[in-house]
Amino acid sequence: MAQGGRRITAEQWVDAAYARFTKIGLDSVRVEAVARDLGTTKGSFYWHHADRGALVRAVMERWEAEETEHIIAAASAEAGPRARLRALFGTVAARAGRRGGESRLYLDAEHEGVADVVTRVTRRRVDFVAGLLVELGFGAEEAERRALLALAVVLGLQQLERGTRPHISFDHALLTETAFTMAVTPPHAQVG
Amino acid sequence: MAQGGRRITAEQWVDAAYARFTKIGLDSVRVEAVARDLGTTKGSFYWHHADRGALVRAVMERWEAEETEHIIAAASAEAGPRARLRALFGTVAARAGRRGGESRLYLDAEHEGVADVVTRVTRRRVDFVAGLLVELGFGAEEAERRALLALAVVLGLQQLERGTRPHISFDHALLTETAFTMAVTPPHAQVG
DNA sequence: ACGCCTCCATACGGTGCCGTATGGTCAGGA
DNA sequence: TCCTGACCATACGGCACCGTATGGAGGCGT
Repeated sequence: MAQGGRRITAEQWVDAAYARFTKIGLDSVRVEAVARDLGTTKGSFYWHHADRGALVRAVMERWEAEETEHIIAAASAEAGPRARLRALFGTVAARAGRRGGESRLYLDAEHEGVADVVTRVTRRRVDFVAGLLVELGFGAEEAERRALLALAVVLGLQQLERGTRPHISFDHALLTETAFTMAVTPPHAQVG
Repeated sequence: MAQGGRRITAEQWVDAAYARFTKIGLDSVRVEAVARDLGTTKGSFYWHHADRGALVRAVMERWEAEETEHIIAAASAEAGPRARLRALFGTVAARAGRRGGESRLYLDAEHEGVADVVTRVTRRRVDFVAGLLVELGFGAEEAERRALLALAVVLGLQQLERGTRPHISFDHALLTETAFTMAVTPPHAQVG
C-alpha cells in the first residue's frame, strides 16, 4: 500500500491507521493489519509507538482536528445563518461516503477509551448548529434539541444505508433538502 | 445465569443469545460466551445447533417477530393518525433502553449475513410511519423521506448517547416532543 | 574500514474465538 | 439389569490478534 523505502516514520503509521479508520472503523485499526497495509511488520510499530492504544488516540486526535476544521470551512464560505446552515447540510451530505468510520465510532468510543474526544467533537458540532438556529430565531434550548436531532439524522441515515439491501431508496439530495426544511421550520401550522 | 437442570434445549440457547443481542449487540452472541451464560459448554451447543450462523439467524428471526409486533401494538392502541404517530414516538422513546443491541445492528448486518432481515424490518417501519404521515396529508414521497429521517433519528440518538460522556443533555421526553413536532409540521412559514 | 545506533523481521507466549472429535454420563426401554 | 442413544464436557487444531524478546541489516560518523 505505501511501500517506499524500508524505513517508516511514526506518522506514516498514523496515516495508514487513519485510512483504515475512515474507511472501515476504529475497530479495524489493528497493529498487524496496519502493518500489512504498510508492507512491514509490527516490529516496526512497537519501535515507533507504545501500543495499540497510542495509535488509536493519535487517530482520534487527527479526526478531531480535521472534522473541526471542516465544520468551520463549511460555514465561513457563506453569509447569513440560513445560507451557512444549508451549506453545512450540503457538505455533510456530500462527504457522507468519506465518513464510513464515523458510523461505528460512537459505539466503539467507550470500549476504545476515546469517549472524551468523541464528546468534544459532538459538543462542538451541536453548538455550531444550535448557534445558527438561534440566529434564525429559535430559543436556545429548542435550538440545541434540533441540532442534536440533526446530528442524529446524519449518523442514523448512514447506518440505515449501510445495513440495508436495496429496496429502500436513499436520495441524499432530497433527504438533505427535507431535513433542512424540517430543521428550519418553526412549530406553527401543524396538521392533523 | 440460567443454570437449572443440566439439560438444555435448543430454544434456551436462542433465549440466552437473544439476551446478549438486546443488551450488547449481535457481535456479542458468541458460542462460548453464551455457553458461559448458560453455565454449560459449547459441546451442548453444537449438538443442538449447526453453527454460530444458525444461532445468529434464530436471534434475528425472533427480533423481526418481536419488533414488528411492538410497532403494531404501539399503533393499534390509539385512534387517528396523529395520536397513533405520537404513541409510536413515545413507545419508541420509552423502549430505547431495551434496544441496546439494535444500535450496532445496522453496522453488523452485512458482516453477519443478516442484511435481508434488517431490511425487511426497516421497510416495515418506514412504511408504517410513512402511512401515518400520508394520512396526515403529506405526499407519498415526502412521507417516505420523513419516515426515513425519523428512523434515522432514533438510531442516531441512541449512539450519540452511548458514545458520549456527560456534558451533553439528553432529555428524551423533550427530544421526542421536538422530533414529533418537526415530523408533522408541513414546510410552510419558514424563518430566515 | 569499523563500530554503533537506529530501525525492522521473526519467533514466541498469551488470549479469545470457531468448529470437530471423542469419550463419558444418565435415563428409559427391552 | 443391561444397553442404547440423547446429551454434554473436554481436548484439540486452527486462526487472528496483542505485546515482548532477540537478533540481524544498514546508514552514519569517525
